[in-house]
Amino acid sequence: MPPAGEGGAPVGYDPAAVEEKWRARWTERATNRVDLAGGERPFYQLMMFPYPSAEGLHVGNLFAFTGSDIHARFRRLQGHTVFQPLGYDAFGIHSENYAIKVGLHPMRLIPRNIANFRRQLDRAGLMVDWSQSVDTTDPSYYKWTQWVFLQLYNHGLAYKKKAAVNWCPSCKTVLANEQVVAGACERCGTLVEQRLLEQWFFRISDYAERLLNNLSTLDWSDTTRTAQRNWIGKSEGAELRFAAGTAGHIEVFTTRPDTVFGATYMVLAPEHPMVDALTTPAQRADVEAYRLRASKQDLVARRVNKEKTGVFTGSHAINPATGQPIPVWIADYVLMDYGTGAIMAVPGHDERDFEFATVFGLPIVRVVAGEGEDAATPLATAFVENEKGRLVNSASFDGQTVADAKRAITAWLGEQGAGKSVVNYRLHDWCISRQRYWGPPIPIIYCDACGAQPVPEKDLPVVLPDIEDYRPDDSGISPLARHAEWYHVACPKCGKQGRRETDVSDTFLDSGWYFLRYPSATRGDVAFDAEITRKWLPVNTYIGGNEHAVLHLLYSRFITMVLHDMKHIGFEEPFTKFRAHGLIIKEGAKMSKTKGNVVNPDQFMDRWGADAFRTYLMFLGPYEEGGDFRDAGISGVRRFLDRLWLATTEATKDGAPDEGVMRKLHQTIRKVGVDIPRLSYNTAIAALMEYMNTLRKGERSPHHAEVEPVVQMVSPFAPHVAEELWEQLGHSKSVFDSGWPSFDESLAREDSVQLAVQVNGKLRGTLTVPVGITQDEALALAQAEANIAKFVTGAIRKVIFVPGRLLNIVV
RNA sequence: GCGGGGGUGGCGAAAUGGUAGACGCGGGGGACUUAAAAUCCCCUCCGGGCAACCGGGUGCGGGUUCGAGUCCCGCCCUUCGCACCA
Repeated sequence: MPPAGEGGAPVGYDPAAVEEKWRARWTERATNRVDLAGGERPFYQLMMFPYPSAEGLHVGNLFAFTGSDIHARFRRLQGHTVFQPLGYDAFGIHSENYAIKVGLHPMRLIPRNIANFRRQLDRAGLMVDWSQSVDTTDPSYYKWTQWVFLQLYNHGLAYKKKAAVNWCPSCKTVLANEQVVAGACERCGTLVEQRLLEQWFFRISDYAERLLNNLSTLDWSDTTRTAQRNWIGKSEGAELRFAAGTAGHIEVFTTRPDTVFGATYMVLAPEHPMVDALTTPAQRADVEAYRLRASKQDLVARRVNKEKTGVFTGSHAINPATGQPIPVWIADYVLMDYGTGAIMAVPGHDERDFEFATVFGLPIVRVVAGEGEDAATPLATAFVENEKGRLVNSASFDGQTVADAKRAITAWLGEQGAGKSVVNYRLHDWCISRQRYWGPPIPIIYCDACGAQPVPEKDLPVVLPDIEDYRPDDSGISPLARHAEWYHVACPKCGKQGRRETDVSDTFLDSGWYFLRYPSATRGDVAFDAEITRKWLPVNTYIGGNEHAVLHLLYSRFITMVLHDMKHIGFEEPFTKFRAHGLIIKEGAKMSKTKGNVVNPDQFMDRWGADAFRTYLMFLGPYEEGGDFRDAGISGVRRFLDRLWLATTEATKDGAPDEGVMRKLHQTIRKVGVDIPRLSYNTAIAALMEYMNTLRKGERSPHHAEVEPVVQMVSPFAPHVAEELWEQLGHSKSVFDSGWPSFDESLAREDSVQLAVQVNGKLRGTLTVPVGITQDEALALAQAEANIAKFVTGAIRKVIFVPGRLLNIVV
């Protein structure tokens, strides 16, 4: 515990008192309030908003927020008007499941969680403008989420279709493909089944190409951009038509049209719509049995069981290249939701087809030969190397390279109306329907006479009713359908009785536009104000977890692009710069309640103070890498703040600042100023500690001018104590309005340096030399040094001189 | 299987191709103190040596270079994504 003051001596650092004082002062002075209309040099610093869990804020949240906060405060010190809002992403299955579990209605639970979060967030000293917050579950927010839905609906970008969807039998809800991890529910781990339901989709796949192309223009971490690129999964190839008698034509997507002469059979996904027509009476029983099995099988079983299975339909199709009939099979290794749901199988040049052909004894034909091979060289495995391959067994295309043949064969088949070049994307349309309670109702009304009608904008929001039986059941119909007084509503077009859509929308829609809402959060009349949006968006720097690298960020980009195309906003990319913070783990595992390794930040802030805890989290390691949380070492950071306190309270205005200390100071200003924008917080803190060691060396009492800048530099990390010390230094305004200390190159310059001297690349000594020393002078000094000279045996062949760093004598 | 991180002291970690281990924790010793706390000073990669110094050292094996933790090739381990995507 800090010592009590005696006889007018300075009182030691008491974080609890300091932090309480400044929390109150910031509120009273509205220090964090932003003048959105008038602020100069606007800078929008955004952090991903949290889901307010019942467990409260955990160390991982705090790590993420603190990193953003430091950047925001730094930009403010540099003279920007910084807008850093924060809100709550509180709809969704998380809350609902938890509510069901503890038997507390989400409408009662969420406000309680939010209040607790707010308390913890306030304590952490974040520079957040709480007058501009959002809560996705507040009707004043989701009114506009529904408005966003209507924008897409009105422009043909929202549609309904019956689709095989992932159904979690435990959560009793539909999951997006992205929420299915290895065939199991992302949230509860239960194996997912397939169900056919009417679902609302957004046509994000129409935007695949733009979403892909714009990536190169964004200042985002490479890992994030790569993840998005892979997710979009652009693949160039051809769509080929295989005539299948009375059943029609089977369309396939292939990236290897050059191998069409080697297509010896075809495979359709079991769910493919042409299967019925293709199945012959003799095969029907087998085909039906296989399809039934496939439909019962979830994705896991399909993937875990790698052995190829399948059934012959009894029909044949004509290979458009060879004119030969080839059998048509169904097999679950072909997926209905990629390409056309059907493939031409080229066992000679595709590993999966090879395996299947081997199992069922189907013919394997070589149509590409590698170096030293010819048309007759047997295939022990699929030959997939295509760089040096030449076509064989392919009629007039023999001898062509793979690349040439791709073009030539596609063109040739195109002339016959049997093929065309296509680009295929892995990205699917975004299913936004959820047959659950805890979300914004989708604003659609069904009328027997008029069909589906959008809810008129003036009738928004469609308020989620406060009902007691909100639990989902096994019917696949939303709980909202059970409430007649809500469900029945007049058709907005004809006025007759209609029915409301009972699905609610995906939480990714809530978070897909929230950054647009913050600056206009107090506006009841519009989703976002045009002028304010023009001034503040796009977001300058966005910080969040890489677990949202694909979904949230991609959906946000999509919504932004759509709103741009509708002229609601003037930009099409929402986040100019994005950086993913690392993950804080504990004992080698991600913190989770089930693992019982969640660290509650309250206890650390109690013991060490919020400032020390913030600084410690940032000192743990590189911000973008995260790290293992352990409390060893927090004392070092606290000691640093204690020493800063002592240095400041002892600072004197007598005399002049020390030249050497000022040199170190300016070197520190330079380093910290470079490190913070790079989010290299750990090294910035190390530099500040180094400066503190210089400042306090030998218990010297520092000069005011030596201390003031360090208080400013520490302030992004430890805002409360910095404010207190700034005040003690005689300032009446907030340290955050004091500017960033100015850097003077001439004051940072050293007049002598340590020069490493090597002989044949091995370090043999160091010399202290004047900064501007020439190579010859340095060489002479080195040779005069016995410990160095003794290694210089024989004639000097070469000398490498790196001014200010090293001299290497090669003999 | 494919793709991206990452392997450096007892620990967390630093290092534009240029003195490996800054900064911090932990450990050891000392000053101050009646004593303790706080503060300040010194030591702390490994081996050898009283020391000056010498040798070795960044997962493993090669290579490029005057010089490699850093670049190149081939492996091993680890971690996170994606995964029968035609």
